[in-house]
Amino acid sequence: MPELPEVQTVVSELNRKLKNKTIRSVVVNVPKMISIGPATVSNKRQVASDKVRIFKRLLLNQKILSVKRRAKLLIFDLQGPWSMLVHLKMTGQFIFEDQKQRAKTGGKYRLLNKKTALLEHLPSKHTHVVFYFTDGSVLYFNDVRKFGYLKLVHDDEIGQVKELKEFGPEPLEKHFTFEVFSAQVKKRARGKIKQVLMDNKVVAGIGNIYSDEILFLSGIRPERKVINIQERELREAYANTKKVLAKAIKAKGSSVGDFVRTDGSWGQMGKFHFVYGRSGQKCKKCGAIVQSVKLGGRTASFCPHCQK
DNA sequence: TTCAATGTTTAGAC
DNA sequence: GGTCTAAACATTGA
Repeated sequence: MPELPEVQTVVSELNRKLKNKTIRSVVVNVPKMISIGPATVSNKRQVASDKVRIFKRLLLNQKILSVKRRAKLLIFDLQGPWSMLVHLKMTGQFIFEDQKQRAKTGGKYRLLNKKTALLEHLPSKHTHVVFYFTDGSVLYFNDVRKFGYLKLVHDDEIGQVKELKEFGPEPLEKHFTFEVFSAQVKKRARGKIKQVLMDNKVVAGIGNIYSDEILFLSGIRPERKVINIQERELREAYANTKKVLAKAIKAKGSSVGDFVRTDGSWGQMGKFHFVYGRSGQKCKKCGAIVQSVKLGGRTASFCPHCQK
């Protein structure tokens, strides 16, 4: 579920918590989730044990200068000439535990408020990579489905990373004007608007949740084709893209599925969803029953009365 | 037991 | 090439 707001939440928190920390050791439990080099698919010819050994060696004693985001990709800028790119895919989590907490829990992270946060001991069976820092703090990478990845790329080769090259504009940046949005969307004029919005080459960072919400607020049905959408509606979609994403970042993301913040707590945006995940329930604006259709194998939820 | 679930890539059809 | 669909990745929970 992590989309732009969820990834941004994690990035902001990690940037604050990890800045200038030095990696003391790394544990890799699932070698297939790590890779070295710019290739999209991890190099199968890399022997797992070699890969893990090199991965650890490259990270050892490295200071983290900053953590940034591009689309839904996290970028850890290391002091040396390497960067670590991390994709959370659907169920990836980063959980941070400082030295104090760690001392209290005896190295077994446990969140106690089950009303507002996940409740589990860490490392758990879904903890696949663990980073230990020289100040005694720890960062756990969990991923129930193991779709996520951590990839070390040399700064000279970062320009060759395919996903980074292909991402469209960042919707919350200044230069993302209506003209930019419109031109990007119209590149896929025959495509259905929801799928076009979810295409990271068109606009970076929008997934199933926020495309549903953007289209609801804009009064546009998800299966409408771009060519049949009026200028007026497109302007609405542009404004609502910015609005919804900014609001979601303020709420620290939507905790549907497995998303948690770096302290294990839940994002609060889910409370504000108008249509996502509300199929069969009453529209919060008009009371009609929210419906859903399948678009390209994904569920699109919409209000048949508010969206035309 | 079957189905659906956040993301992304890839393959095949037209 | 664009567009659509389905399948793949692995697991959980309804």
